[in-house]
Amino acid sequence: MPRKSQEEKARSRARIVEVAAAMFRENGIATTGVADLMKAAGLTHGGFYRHFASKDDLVAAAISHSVSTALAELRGAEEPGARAKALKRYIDRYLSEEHVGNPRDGCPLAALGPEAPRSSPQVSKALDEGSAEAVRVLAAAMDGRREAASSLMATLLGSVVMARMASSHQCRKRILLDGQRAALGIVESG
Amino acid sequence: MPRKSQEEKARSRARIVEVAAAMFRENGIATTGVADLMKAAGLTHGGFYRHFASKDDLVAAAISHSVSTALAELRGAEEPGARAKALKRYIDRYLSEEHVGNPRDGCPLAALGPEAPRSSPQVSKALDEGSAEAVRVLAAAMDGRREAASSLMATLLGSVVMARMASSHQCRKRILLDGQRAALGIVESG
DNA sequence: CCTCTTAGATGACAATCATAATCTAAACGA
DNA sequence: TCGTTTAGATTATGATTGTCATCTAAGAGG
Repeated sequence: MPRKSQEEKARSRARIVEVAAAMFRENGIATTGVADLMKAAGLTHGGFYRHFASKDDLVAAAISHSVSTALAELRGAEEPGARAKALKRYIDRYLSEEHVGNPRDGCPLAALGPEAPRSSPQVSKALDEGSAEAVRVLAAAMDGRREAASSLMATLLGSVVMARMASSHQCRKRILLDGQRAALGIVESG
Repeated sequence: MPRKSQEEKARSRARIVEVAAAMFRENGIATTGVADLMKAAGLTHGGFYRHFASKDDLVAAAISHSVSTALAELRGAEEPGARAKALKRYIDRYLSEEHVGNPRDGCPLAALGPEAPRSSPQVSKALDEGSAEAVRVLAAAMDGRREAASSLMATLLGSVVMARMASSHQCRKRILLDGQRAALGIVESG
C-alpha cells in the first residue's frame, strides 16, 4: 500500500504520537522499540522516518502531546469557584488507584520524569517545558500561588511514584490517602 | 587470568554491585549493559554469571544495596535530639543541588522508582521493600509519625524529580527551596 | 602433591535495535 | 492528463544486547 493523502498522513502522525505516548509511559522509552510502536499504530516500521527525524524526535513530541492533554481538564475553568472545584477533582483523580494502576494514560511526568537527566537534549527540553507548564497551570488554578503550586506538584508526583513502588494494595491506598491529606492541606493553606 | 580466592570473589561481587548501583542510577537500567558494567568493575563480561543468575538478579541486589547505604546515615541516631538533627541534615542533603546533579550516588528510589511498574518481579520487589524501609526509617526519625513520614518522602521524591526535569539553574534552586519549606513544615507539624 | 572445582577470560549465539535504501502505487501540481 | 512527489511496505545493515559454552589456570580439599 503506497501513498496516502496529506490528511491521512496527518492522521497517521497523530496516531503514532498517541500510541507512542501510551507505550512510553507504560513500558519506558528505552524498552519501547520503533517497530513495536509502529505496529501498534497499524503501520510497519519502514514509514517511520517520513514522520520523524529520529526516535528522540518522536519521544519529544509524545511528551509534549501527553502533557498538554493531561493538563487540558485543568485549563478549562475560568472563574475562581470553578477553578477550585476543578483543582480538587484533578487532585482526586491524580491520587487515585486508577491513575496509579494505569500509567499508560496517566501523568507523563510521573512516568518519564526521572529519565530526564539521562535523555537527549530534545527529550530533556520537552520534559523541562512540560513540567514548567504544569506548575504554571497549577498555579493559575491556585490564585497564582506559585510556591504552593510547586509544593503541590511535588506531593502529587512523589505520592504516585511511591504508590507505584508499593506492591500491596493496602499500602498503595494508605500512601494515596496520605498524599490527598497533604495535597488538600497545601491547597487550603492560602 | 583464572581462578581467584573466595575472598576475592566476594570483593568482586561487591564491586560489581556498587558499580552497577551507580550506573543504573546514572544511565537507567535498560540502557546499562552487562558488558559495560563489568568493564567498569574491572572485569570482562564472561564472568558475570558466576555471580548473578541474570541481569535482573543484579538489578535487585544493586537496588537493595543502594537503599541500605542511602538510609545508613539516618539510622545512626538514637536519642530524639540527635534524631531530629540527623533528619534535618538528611533533608538538607536530599534537597541539595549536589544531589539533584549527581543521581549516580543519590537516592535510588528517585532515580529508579518510576521503572517499578515495568520491571520484573524481582526488581519490583526490591523497590517495594526499599521504599517501605525508607518510610519506616523516616518515621523512626519523626517519633513514629508514619503518616507524616509518608508525606515527607513524597515531598522529597517529587521535589528531586521536578528539579531534575528543570534545565535552568534558577528554576532548580527555586524548586529545591520550595521543597525545603514544605518538608520542614511537615517535620514540625507534629 | 594430586585431584577436583571454579573465577574469570575469550568468543560465539540468536535477538533486538535504530536507521536507511529500495520499491510501488497513489496523491499531487501543472 | 501527465510527470513528479511521496506514504508506507519490504528488506537490509551494522551495532548492541543478554546469555551461554568453552578454555585457562589457580585455589581448595584430601
